[in-house]
Amino acid sequence: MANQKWLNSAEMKAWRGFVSTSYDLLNLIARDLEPFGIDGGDYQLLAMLSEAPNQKLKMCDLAEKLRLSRSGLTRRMEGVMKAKYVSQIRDEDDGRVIFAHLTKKGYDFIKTIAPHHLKSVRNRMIDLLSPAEIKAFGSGFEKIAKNVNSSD
Amino acid sequence: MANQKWLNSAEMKAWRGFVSTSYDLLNLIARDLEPFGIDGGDYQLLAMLSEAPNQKLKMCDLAEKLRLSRSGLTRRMEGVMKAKYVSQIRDEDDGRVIFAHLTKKGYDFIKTIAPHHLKSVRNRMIDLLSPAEIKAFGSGFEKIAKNVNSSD
DNA sequence: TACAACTAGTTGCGAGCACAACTATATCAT
DNA sequence: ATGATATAGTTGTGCTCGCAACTAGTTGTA
Repeated sequence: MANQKWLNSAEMKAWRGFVSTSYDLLNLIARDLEPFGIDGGDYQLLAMLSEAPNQKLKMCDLAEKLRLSRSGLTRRMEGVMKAKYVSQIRDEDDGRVIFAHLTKKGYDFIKTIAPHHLKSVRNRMIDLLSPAEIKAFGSGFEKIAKNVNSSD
Repeated sequence: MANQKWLNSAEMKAWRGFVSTSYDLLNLIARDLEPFGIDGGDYQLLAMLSEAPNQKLKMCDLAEKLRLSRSGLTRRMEGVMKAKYVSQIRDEDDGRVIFAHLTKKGYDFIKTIAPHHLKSVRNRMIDLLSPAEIKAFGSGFEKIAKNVNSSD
């Protein structure tokens, strides 16, 4: 175990770049949303719902997509429900289940903000990369994700 | 502003892959450290000090490297100081400054753990990527970092 | 020298999160 | 049917963090 192959300089650059930059990048993109009166967590929540069939998801599925615990989502829902962006609907077939549902107001809201978010993602990441880098990010993260998800 | 160019499929794959995978990856690598009795935050702290000249850094510089607020670092120091991995040393020249200093015990500790961490980084990321992907991650994050840092 | 402005670090406090315990409902085995 | 087990969601609690306010020490200006 003490006899590990250390990272060569290209590997080190990739690892260090990823670790030290990804936090800052995600943070900046989240901050770009604040002038529009929403934080990154709420934006992700509305975005997930807007892409879901009928703009609704079971609470537990939504929590998993957002990388939140079930309790974490319960609390985060308080804000977006108070703002009337999301409502809750009991499932008629399974009494345990509650759907989070994007309201018309929530839909209109995220439609308005999405172009700004898109611009932020372009300016801070996508438009800085060459086509080859874009492709490598896509294939690289795909491999990493496969491995991550097989680790349960 | 409503007339933004949407992401094409390669761009979308790169962005989505990055967003949804980077959190999980960093999380898993941090969890790999837990069997050794340390969390990701403390590991990063010890690692930064181990690479610094004389194994010491001013508190404010260390906070910046760790992406912590000054108060956040003050609190995190409590744990590693209690474990005797780090000590604090007042600067003789500037009475405001305190150095965080890696102790012998802290140095030995991180030396022991580093190979396991390295193995984790290899297994979960580096060894999954082709040389071309490694290179693209390195150059890509370098460009992103330059842009991020120019945004103050 | 003396006073203002700045910098380093700590403390009070509140936000956001996970974990454990709990309630309610559903499913499965006999 | 019925009792054990599993699943969905909420509530209580504690941890980590950032922000604002504070203390202490330094630097700049006159």
